[in-house]
Amino acid sequence: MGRIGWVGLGACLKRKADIGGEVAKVGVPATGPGSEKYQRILDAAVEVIAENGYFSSPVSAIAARAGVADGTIYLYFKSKDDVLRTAIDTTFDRFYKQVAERFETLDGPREQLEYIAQVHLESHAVNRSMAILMQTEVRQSAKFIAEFSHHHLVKYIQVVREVIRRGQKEGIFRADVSDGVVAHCMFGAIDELLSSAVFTGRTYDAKATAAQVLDVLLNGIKA
Amino acid sequence: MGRIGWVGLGACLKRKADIGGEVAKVGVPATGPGSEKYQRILDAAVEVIAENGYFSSPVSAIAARAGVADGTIYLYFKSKDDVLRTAIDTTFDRFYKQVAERFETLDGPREQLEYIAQVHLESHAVNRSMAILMQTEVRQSAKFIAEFSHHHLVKYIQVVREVIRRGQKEGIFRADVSDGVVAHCMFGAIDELLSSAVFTGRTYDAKATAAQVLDVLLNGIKA
Amino acid sequence: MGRIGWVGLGACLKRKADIGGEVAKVGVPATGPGSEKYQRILDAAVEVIAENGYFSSPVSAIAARAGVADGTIYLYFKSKDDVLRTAIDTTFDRFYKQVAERFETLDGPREQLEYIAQVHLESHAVNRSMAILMQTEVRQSAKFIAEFSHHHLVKYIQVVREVIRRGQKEGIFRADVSDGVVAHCMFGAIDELLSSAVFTGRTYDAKATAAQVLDVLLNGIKA
Amino acid sequence: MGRIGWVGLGACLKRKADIGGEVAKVGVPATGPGSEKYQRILDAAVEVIAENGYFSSPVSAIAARAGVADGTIYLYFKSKDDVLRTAIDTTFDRFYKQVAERFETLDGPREQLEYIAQVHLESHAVNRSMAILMQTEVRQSAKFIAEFSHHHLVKYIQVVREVIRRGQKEGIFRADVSDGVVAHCMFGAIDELLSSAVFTGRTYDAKATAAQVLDVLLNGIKA
DNA sequence: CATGAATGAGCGTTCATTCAT
DNA sequence: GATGAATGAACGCTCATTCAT
Repeated sequence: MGRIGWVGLGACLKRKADIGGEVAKVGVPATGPGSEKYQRILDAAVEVIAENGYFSSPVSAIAARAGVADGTIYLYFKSKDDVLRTAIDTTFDRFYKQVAERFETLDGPREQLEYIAQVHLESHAVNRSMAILMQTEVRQSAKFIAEFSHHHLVKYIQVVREVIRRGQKEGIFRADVSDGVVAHCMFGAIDELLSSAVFTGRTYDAKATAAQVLDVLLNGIKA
Repeated sequence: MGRIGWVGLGACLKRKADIGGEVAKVGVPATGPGSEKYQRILDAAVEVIAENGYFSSPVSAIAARAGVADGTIYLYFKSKDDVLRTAIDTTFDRFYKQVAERFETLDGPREQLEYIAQVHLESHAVNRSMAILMQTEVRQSAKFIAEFSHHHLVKYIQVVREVIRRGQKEGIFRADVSDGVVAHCMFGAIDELLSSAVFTGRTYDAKATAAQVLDVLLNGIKA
Repeated sequence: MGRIGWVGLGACLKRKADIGGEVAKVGVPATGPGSEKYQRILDAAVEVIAENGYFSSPVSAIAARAGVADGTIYLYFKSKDDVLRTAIDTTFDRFYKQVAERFETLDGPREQLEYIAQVHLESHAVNRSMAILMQTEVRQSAKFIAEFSHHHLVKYIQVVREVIRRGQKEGIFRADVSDGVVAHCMFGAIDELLSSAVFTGRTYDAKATAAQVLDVLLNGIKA
Repeated sequence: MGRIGWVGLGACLKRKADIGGEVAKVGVPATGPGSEKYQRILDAAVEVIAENGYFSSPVSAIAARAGVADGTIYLYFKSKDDVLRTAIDTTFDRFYKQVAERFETLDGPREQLEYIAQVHLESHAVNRSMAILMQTEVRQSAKFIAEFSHHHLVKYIQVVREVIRRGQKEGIFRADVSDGVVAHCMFGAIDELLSSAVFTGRTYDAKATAAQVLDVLLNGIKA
C-alpha cells in the first residue's frame, strides 16, 4: 500500500453555499461535496481507515466517528468504496493543484524538484491520518483500490520525470542516467522518509529535509 | 511498514527441527515448521493472497490451493492472520540471513550497498507472489504496521545505516549528510523501483538496476 | 388470493368528500381521497408497482413518479402497505359498482354472465398497470390473502353464483351441476385468459373473447 | 402470483446414498440434493414462504424452521432465490413426470384431460404449503421469479392444448373453438377451484371434482 | 401542508473458526 | 493427524418511516 504520502493544502472545494438570493439553491445539493456532513464523513473515514485499514473499518465505525447514522453515509456516497476513492482522489487533486500553481513561478528544474519534495513531505504535518492512508490503502492489492489509485502514482512519477528530462536537456542534470530510474529514486526516497516518520511518530522540518534529499540526489554521497 | 519487496533465497528458519531419530518425537511436532504441509500451506497462502489480497482470500481458497482441508490450516497455524505473519516473518528472516552470510566476504561499504540493492531487487524475479505480498499486504493498517511490520523495516534500515556510517568513517562517503536520511533514501529508491515493477508487471535486470541506483546515490545527477 | 385482473372504470369511492362550500373544511381533509395528490399518488403507486413489484418499489420511487416528496405520501396514507391496499380496494369497488349499475338493465342470466366476463376482460385494456397489479401483487402471501384480499374474491364469486342459480331456477342452465363449481370455473377461465395476456404482453378483443368463453361454458366442447 | 397449484407425487430424486462399497462416495456430495438437510431446508422454505411470502421470509426464518444456522443454507443453495427456484422447479418436474408416466396408458383425450385435472387438484392434499406457494409466488412480478416460473406455465398449457387439438382432430371435440382459449379455460377453472380451496381451508374429492369440471367443460351448462 | 435529510432496523451473504467423525 | 460440514457473528447496503424546517 501507500507510496504517496502528501496531503494537499490548497484548493478547498467548498463552494460557499447559497450565494445570496432565495433562488441560488440550485447547484448546491444538500448532500453534495459542499455540505458539512459530507466533509465530516470524509474526515471520519480517513481517520478510521488510517487506524484500522479499509477492510477492518466497518461503515458503522465510520458513521459513528462522523456522528451520523450508518445509512446517512449512503446519502453522501454511493458505497464504502466511494468514500475511500473520494478521499484519495481529493487528496491527489489538491496536491496536483498546489504543485501546478507554484510551478510556473519557480526558476529551474532543481527548484521544482525541491518544491515537490517539500510539499510531499509537508503532508505529514498537514494531516497525519491522510498521510497514513496514503501509505497504506493506496498500495492495497484489492482490485478496486488498485484500479483507481494506480493512475495517480503514474501521474506523479510522470511529473517528476518530465522535470528531470528538462534538466537533462538544459544540461543541468547528467544525461547518462535513466530519467525513469531517477524519478523513481527521488519519489521513493521522499516517500520512505515520510513513511518512516509517519509510523515512528517522529517529525521533521519539511523544508530542511527536502533540501537534504535534493543534496543527496544531486551531489551523491561519494566523498 | 510495507515497502519491503525482497524475498529470501535461502532455506533456514526451521526452528532447529532436530532431524534426529524416530524417537525424538517430542520436539518435532508433525505440524511444525519442518513439515511438508506447513510449507505447502505457506506457499499457497502467499500465492493466493498475492493474487487477491488478504481480505479477499478466504481460508478455504488457501486450503484448496495447498491441497488440504480448511480445518487442516488450523493444525499448523493459529489463525489466518498467523499464516500471513509467518509468511512475512520468514521472508524477512531469509533476507537477513542471505545478506548476513555474504556480507563479510565483501570488500567495502560500496560493494555491500550494491549487494543489498541487488538482493532486494532480485526478490521480484525469485518469487513474484512474495514480492507482491511484500508490496501490498505488509501494510494492512497503521495498527498492523506498528505492532508487527515495523521492526523488520527498522532492522533493515539499521543495516544500511551502519554500512553508510562505516563508509563515512573510512572517508569513502561524505560525512556532511545524515546517515539516516541516506539510508532511507537508498531503501526508498530501491523499494520504489521494485514496487513500480510489481504494480506495472514490468521486469528488469536486478544487477544492472542496482548498479544504476548506486551510481545515482554515489555520484548524484548533477551534470 | 389474487387472480382477479379487472380494473374498474367508474369513479366512485370518494368517501363522500362533501364537495360543499369553502367553509365545510371540517369534513374535508385536504389529504383525503378527494384530493388531487391523493389520486396522483395512487396512480403512481400502481404504475411503479406494476413495473417492479411491491417489494422492489421503494416509496421514494412512487413519490418521484407522483411528483411529491417521500414524506408527503405519509400525509395521505398510513404506510406503503396502505397505498397498495387502497389501490386494490378502490379497484374492486369500482368493478362492483360498474357491474351493479348495468346489471338490472340486462335481460337474463346469460347476458349478465357475458357482461361480467366482458368487464373483467376489459380491465386489461382500460388500465394495464392495474391489471398487472391485480394479477401479481394481490397475492403477496397466504397471510395477506387471508386477511385482506380474500373477501373481494368471495364477493365476486358470490355474484356469479347467484346469477348461475337464477339461471338454474329459470331452467336456462342445467341444475345437475354445482353452482359453486360453475362459478369458480367461469371466474377461473376468464381470469386465466387475462392473466396469460398480462404475462405474455398479448392483447385481445374483450367482447369477442367473452363471447368465446361463454360459448364454451354454455355449450361445452364436445363435438 | 401462482396460477399453478399442483404438487407432484412421483419421482423422488433421492439418489439413495452410498450404494455399498467404501469407494461409492463419489457423486453423492454431502450437501447435494440427496442429503437430508437439503430436503429439510427446502421443506422449511416452502412452509415459511407459503405463510409469509418470499420477500417477507428472511433467510434466517427459513434456517430457523429447518433447524440449521443461517449460513448452512448457503452450503446447500447458491442464494435465497435458488431455494425458491429449486422448490418450484422440483415441483413442476414431479408433476410433469407423473403426468407423462400415465399418459400413454390412457385411452383418449377426454381421459387425459381428466387425469391432468385430477393430478392438479390432488396437489392440495399432497402438500398444502407447496400449493399455496404455487398460488402466490409463481405469479410474483419480481423479475427473477417471473423469469424462471413462466416457462413452466407455458409448458403446462401447451400440454393441455395438444390434447385438445388431438381431440378436435379425432372429432371428439368441437373444432370451432380456439384450442388456446379452451386450454386456458380448463387450466384456469381447475386452478381457481384449487386456489379457492387452499385459501378457504376447504377440502374436496379430487377425482370427483375433476369429473365435474370435465362435465362442465365438455357438455356446457346450458339446459 | 409539504419537504427531504436523517434514521436505524433489517436484509442477504460471507467466511474464520470449531469439532465430531 | 486430517477432514469438511456446520456455525453465527459481522459485513455492506436498502428503505419505510419520522420530523425539524
